[in-house]
Amino acid sequence: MSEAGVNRVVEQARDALATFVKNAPEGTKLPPERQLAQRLGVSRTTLRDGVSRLAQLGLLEVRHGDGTYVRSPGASQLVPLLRPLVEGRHTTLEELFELKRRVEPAVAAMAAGNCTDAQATAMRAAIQRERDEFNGAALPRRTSRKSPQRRQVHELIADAAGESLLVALVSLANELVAPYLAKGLSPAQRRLALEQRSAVVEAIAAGEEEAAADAMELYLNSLARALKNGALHGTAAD
Amino acid sequence: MSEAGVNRVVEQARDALATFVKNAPEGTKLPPERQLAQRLGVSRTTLRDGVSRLAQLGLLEVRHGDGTYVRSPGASQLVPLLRPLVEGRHTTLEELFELKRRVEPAVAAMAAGNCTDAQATAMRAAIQRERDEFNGAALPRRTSRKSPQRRQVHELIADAAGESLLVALVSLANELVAPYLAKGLSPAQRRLALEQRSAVVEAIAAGEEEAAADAMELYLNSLARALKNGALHGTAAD
DNA sequence: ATCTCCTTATAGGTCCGACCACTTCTGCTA
DNA sequence: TAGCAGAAGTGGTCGGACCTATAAGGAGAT
Repeated sequence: MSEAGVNRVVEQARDALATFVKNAPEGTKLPPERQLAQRLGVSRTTLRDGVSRLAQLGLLEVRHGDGTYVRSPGASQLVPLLRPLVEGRHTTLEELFELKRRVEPAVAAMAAGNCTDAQATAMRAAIQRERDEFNGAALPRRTSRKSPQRRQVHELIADAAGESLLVALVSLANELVAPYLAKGLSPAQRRLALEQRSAVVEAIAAGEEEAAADAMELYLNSLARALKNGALHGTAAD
Repeated sequence: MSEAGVNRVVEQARDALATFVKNAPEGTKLPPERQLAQRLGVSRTTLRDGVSRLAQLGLLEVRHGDGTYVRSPGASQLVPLLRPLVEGRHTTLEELFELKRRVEPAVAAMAAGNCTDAQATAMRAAIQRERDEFNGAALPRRTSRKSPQRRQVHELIADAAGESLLVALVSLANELVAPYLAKGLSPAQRRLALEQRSAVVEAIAAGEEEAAADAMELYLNSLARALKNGALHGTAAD
């Protein structure tokens, strides 16, 4: 009566499952729910509740008609999990941008250290595409929805930086901040931002870690200045 | 057959619930599960699954025997939610410490800006306690487990900094890194770290934001140097 | 012999109704 | 009036039924 809800059967099942998952290699197939429930001494309903929680964390993948498998998701797959946690939680745009400002230079340096030639080419192409769009206004988009989903520059940078908690955090911040960045910037500011991001890409493509971090910091600082004057306030909630 | 599992009934229920939760003020009590299930056209089992997911995100609080309430958790309550997400995900100690290095100076500045006199006193007391323990080795702990749970210095700093995504991230990193910091430091290094943290506390207590950030950065840099030489490698997994 | 299609076993997904456990409120009792 | 038992209502657990999706295996056609 004094302790918290530690006695709940589902907690017990969840913990037992979590232990099993931690000690099992990637791809391991769990026993069927009915059998596993009996082994743990709980009903299938309760077991399914526990499984659902671990599945929501990405530690289990449940495949209807097939089975349940142990997963060890990388940091990048953490973004969709973090997103609902941060959304609608009184998180201001300023906080998200401050996170960007603090962490993204490090991500740029990591990208510079790992960038392959193909990735460098893709990033340069993405920047050039943005520049074209900025100049030519609205050029006809032949991308009839089956093109490989035009990846943004910051996504390419994240790819080059590799699997990392820092990269995941920056990606999350970028996703949440992006809709607010589009509006609220004057054409001149967008022009400047474009060139500064181009400098970032060049430094990354050249493999110069310090230069990449510095260029990113420069870009973020000027962007922060533009946003501060633009009175761009609000929360990241939808 | 092409789309993902969007047709699953529980998804539908979860979305309906999520919509309701977003548009409901804090503290709102949900209708009983049986009634709500009927209203949404799903079984109670399925409804409970959806509720469980939102509860895991902290958006709902389920109280056995009472009811289910809408919650709008602050950023600080995000730590226990993030923890299982980051644990056991190939997250290296270096990444966590890099996160600290990047973000914690900002947190120190925020703390300096908001610190009350009571909080300053508590922080100074905590530092002094650490200093006493460091000098006097193991002094008798009269804290017979009912003392107010000796809060660590970084916890007090987080309190002073207030509710923020950045603070939550740093708190999480601190929790995960802490067990590795205790061991692996020589007495001389611990001595230096203690004094540098003391300087951080003084700056925060004095309300000097820049000085607090600088002092924290200094502390983290020297700590990083000590760890790099100490060959302190490994993952944050348990 | 190999490929295709269909059957079938088996897995997870949903539903139902019952009962258990906890909280709250109510009204009785001392 | 203070305290306590009971009733009502809520979430928690259970077992079993049925639906749906996947994969494996076998019959048939090529």
